[in-house]
Amino acid sequence: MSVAIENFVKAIYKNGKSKTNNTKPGNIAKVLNISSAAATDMAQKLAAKNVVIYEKYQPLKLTEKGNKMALSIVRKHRLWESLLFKLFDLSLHDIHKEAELLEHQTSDLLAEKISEYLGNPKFDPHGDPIPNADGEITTIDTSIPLSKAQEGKSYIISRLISSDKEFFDFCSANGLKYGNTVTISKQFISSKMTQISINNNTIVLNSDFTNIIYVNENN
Amino acid sequence: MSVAIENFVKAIYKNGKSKTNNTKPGNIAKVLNISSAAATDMAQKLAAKNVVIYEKYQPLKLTEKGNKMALSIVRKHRLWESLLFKLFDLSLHDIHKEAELLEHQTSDLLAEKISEYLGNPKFDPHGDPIPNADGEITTIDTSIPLSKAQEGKSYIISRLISSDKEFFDFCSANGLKYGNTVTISKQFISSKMTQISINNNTIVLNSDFTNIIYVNENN
DNA sequence: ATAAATTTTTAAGCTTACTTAAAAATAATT
DNA sequence: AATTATTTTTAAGTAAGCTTAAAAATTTAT
Repeated sequence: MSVAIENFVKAIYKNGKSKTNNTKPGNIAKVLNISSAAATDMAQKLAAKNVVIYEKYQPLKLTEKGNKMALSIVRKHRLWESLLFKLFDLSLHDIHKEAELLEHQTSDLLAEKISEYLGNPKFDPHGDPIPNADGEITTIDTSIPLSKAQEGKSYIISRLISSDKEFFDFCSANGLKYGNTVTISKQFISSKMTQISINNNTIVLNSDFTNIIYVNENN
Repeated sequence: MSVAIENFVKAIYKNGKSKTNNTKPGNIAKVLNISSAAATDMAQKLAAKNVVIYEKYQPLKLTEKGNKMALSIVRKHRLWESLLFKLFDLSLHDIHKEAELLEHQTSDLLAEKISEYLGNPKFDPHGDPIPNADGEITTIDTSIPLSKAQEGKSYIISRLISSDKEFFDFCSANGLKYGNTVTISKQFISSKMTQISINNNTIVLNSDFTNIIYVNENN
């Protein structure tokens, strides 16, 4: 399976999980930066390979085989992110970009070795769960976005759901990092802003950020 | 530049360095497992890009630009080999195969990070020199093949020039490893065999092996 | 030196992964 | 419900990187 196919399958998987949940060719095309025509074309080819279920004008779905493929790629991506994060001083954004390329050139054997070396981690540095070698995600995600966190309570950052450079630069500059503790000092309901305290600093985040920073209660 | 181009340029570089020194399209085609027609075609395309010097029926040569490209790929390959060798329990053959893929998906930034992490090594686990970030090989190779080593003398293994699985399996089973010490107990001139002593074992190697195992005098 | 063998090049054709433009279907709006 | 807007599909075409087959040049052998 080519890189183009792997990226296509991965995009269907990710779009299917996202809140918009739009897996129509046009939307897949948008995230992959290709034309809708190319996406429709690819969808039809992958249907013939029993990777995608394609019905005209309908959202694309992955077959069992397609799902396994997607999870294998996601696993490799997140293992690479974990390894690069551990070994090198690189921004989360850089790590993501490198992993995006390496994921397609990684044998199952190498993936196993990376996983083993890292102690079979269950989460990558963004807090995203790492599927196991069978393509299963065994952890359950109890985290909530900062926008829904309760005033006065303390939380632990569990996920940074983004691949945007500026966002990661901001996080890195302000201690917003997987595992760190934040306290919600105020929720500005009408303006959808959240004031938090982290590392003895007070910062106010708008909803663009509070919707992609996930936290778990700090018990 | 695509993977196909990178591999083509690398093949010209490597064939140019090898003792046969045959960089005609047919020979490049053979190592890349493509047809001669495809190789000629690629050579002409790369000439237009100022990467290769192409003259009909002549050996292919790299331009300055092509040479830089080749050394950059070789650098990334050898850095990957060094990193994988350090981190994971994988055979030299497996490491080579993985590096063969990863080398094409590695930014200059990541290469720098790998090099730095490893302490800017000058040699990979095969003993091959690692070009620096400017594409220069600063080390000088004083090593000789085992076939030319002197009876009674002791040597340190400096290079294993191969990518053959069986060869590496044999080496690994017999302690023939970069940095290890061997003593030449006998050179069988007419049959071109070499008897060596390593790790208190005596083994006899034919010329297929003694021509690709390189050593330095043990002073 | 010439004939035979080999290698290289050209030519035509294929697949993958795209593109743009137009046609067809779906979704949104009034 | 009909019109308009949007999205999806089809159709035709392109570039990269291959293939095989035949023609042209070079190399080898006699």
